[in-house]
Amino acid sequence: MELRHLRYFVRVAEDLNFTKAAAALHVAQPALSRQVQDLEDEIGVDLLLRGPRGVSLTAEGKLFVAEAQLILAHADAAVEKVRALARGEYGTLQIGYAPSPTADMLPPALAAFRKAVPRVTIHLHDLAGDEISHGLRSGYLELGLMVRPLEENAEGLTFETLLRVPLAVACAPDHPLAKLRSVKIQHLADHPLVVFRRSDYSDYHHMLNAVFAGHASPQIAVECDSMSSLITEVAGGRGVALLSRLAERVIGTRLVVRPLQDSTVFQEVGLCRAVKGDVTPAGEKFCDYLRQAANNVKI
Amino acid sequence: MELRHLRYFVRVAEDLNFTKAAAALHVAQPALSRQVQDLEDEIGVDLLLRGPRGVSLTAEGKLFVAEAQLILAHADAAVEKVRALARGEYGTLQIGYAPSPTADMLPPALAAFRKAVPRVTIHLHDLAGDEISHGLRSGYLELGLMVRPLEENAEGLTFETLLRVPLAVACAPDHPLAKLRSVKIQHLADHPLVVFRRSDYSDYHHMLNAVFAGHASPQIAVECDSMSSLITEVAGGRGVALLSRLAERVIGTRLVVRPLQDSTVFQEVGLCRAVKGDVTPAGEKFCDYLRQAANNVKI
DNA sequence: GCGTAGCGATGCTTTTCAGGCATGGCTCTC
DNA sequence: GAGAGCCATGCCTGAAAAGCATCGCTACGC
Repeated sequence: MELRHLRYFVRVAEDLNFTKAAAALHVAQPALSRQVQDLEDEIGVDLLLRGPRGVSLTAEGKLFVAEAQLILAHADAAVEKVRALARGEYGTLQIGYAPSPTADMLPPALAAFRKAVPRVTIHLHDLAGDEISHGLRSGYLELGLMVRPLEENAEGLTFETLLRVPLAVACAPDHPLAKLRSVKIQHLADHPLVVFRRSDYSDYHHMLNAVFAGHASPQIAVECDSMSSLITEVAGGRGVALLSRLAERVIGTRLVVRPLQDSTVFQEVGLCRAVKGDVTPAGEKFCDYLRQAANNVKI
Repeated sequence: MELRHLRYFVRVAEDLNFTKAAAALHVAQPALSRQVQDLEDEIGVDLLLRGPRGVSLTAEGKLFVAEAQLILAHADAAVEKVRALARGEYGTLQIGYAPSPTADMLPPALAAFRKAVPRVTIHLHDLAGDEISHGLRSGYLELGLMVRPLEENAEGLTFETLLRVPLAVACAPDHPLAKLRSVKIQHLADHPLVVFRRSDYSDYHHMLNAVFAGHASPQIAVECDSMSSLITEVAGGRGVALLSRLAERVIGTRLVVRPLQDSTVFQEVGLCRAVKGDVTPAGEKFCDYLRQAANNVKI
């Protein structure tokens, strides 16, 4: 049995007339007759009752038309799905992202992308930088939207910078630094720091080292495993935090954020992907939307 | 695209090796190669990545294998369903029945049938005799299990007797007739009768006329539209009822049932079907089970 | 009541294409 | 560098799908 048999039979069942069906199918009537006969022979069941004024369906025929139509529709849909997948208009994207540095570009990119290609489902995974690197390498994630990973963690990965964000300092509203318009690195050295945990955020510590190069080492008060813990600690007066200036958007009103005045260190936020491990067309398309959104972010 | 393409591609995708797949499919490897290429050309998407040590699936290929497997399974299932329908092992039976006269044979027949062919769904419709006749003629019902319809109502129908049931009289326990072991027609003429409604149960009235032929006309106290109303009226002392002796089984303890002594009239219970209007194999099979069950009914 | 139109089946021929065989090219392994 | 494993290509063959002409049947119309 081939799909041809189903196509032919369905058309005959719809027209209840071999001659008309043959014309519609662009085949000669005898060819159609024989194909339908072959189908009935193969199934071993009469599907049609031939009369001199056309044909009618047997009970088995009625059942089989319905099934055949479903099968044909399913086959068409399957082909369409695969083509849509190849065009980047269908499928599922597994994306790891760092919420804070991407808070300004991700929502508009997502909104525009979902509107343009609604049949692509995006699964966002809120992960620490090192977890994203690992997910990309293992193939579980297709794209990472994150702070540039360290050289030693970037084995097998490529990174494309979307934003270079200057740094800032966050402190509690009643903290002495809150009175300044901007903060110098020198000031920071005088206060305990609340930082991210080294084991999950090695790039953050790398940035920290770069900032304090040539100055006194920072005093680390506590290591946090998430932005919310960090905010809580800083708001509680445990110390101040060194963050990207974009973090201001996700902090809310509990902390005060002041630009870091004299650092040439930037936080690079961008797209990370595995060197091996295909990025699907849908993934590439999403990258376009992210680049677009990054261009519109005002720092 | 034909099912052959799907069968071939699925096998290659499972083996990830053209040579092995070709052997399993009993075709030469070049033939298989070309069919899969044709499939990819038609869809316009690469499904396989050819390497020198075998092949691997692209993302599109992975999606398409899954779809193709579903389509192939669906096609197999469709053929199997149609064959099962032709064997009487699949489908739906619309059956009209008169509950009281069939109460002894229908449940065992149903039980045995459902056990033997679980994929056939039986829809039972509790209807008056004339409604069953109409349903059979209109094609809505496939079989009727009922009292033999009158000649004038049996146009286009055939009837096969399964049971010939003698008649009986039902009355309230405190009714004078309840004291007798059996009732004569003569006695009945002295008491008002509770009967079924003429417009829906014309065969019942025909039977009534036959019983009273040569005797005084019956006094009809009230016409009921269902067995339960009839029981209620008789139990309430409105009159006595002429019923088949099998009705005793469905009456319960609210009425007393006495055989009708001197009547040669029987109630014929059996199978009714439309002269035109196919009875499906499943329907025929169910008829066999009913005949079997009727043989086991003790009157 | 017979001719005719409509419809599907059948016999035969043509054409298409799936399948087979031989072989070539590539790459990884030993 | 030889060989094995794997897939692609070229060419040929055969099966079967398609086309053409025709037949047989039935219902309908004049």
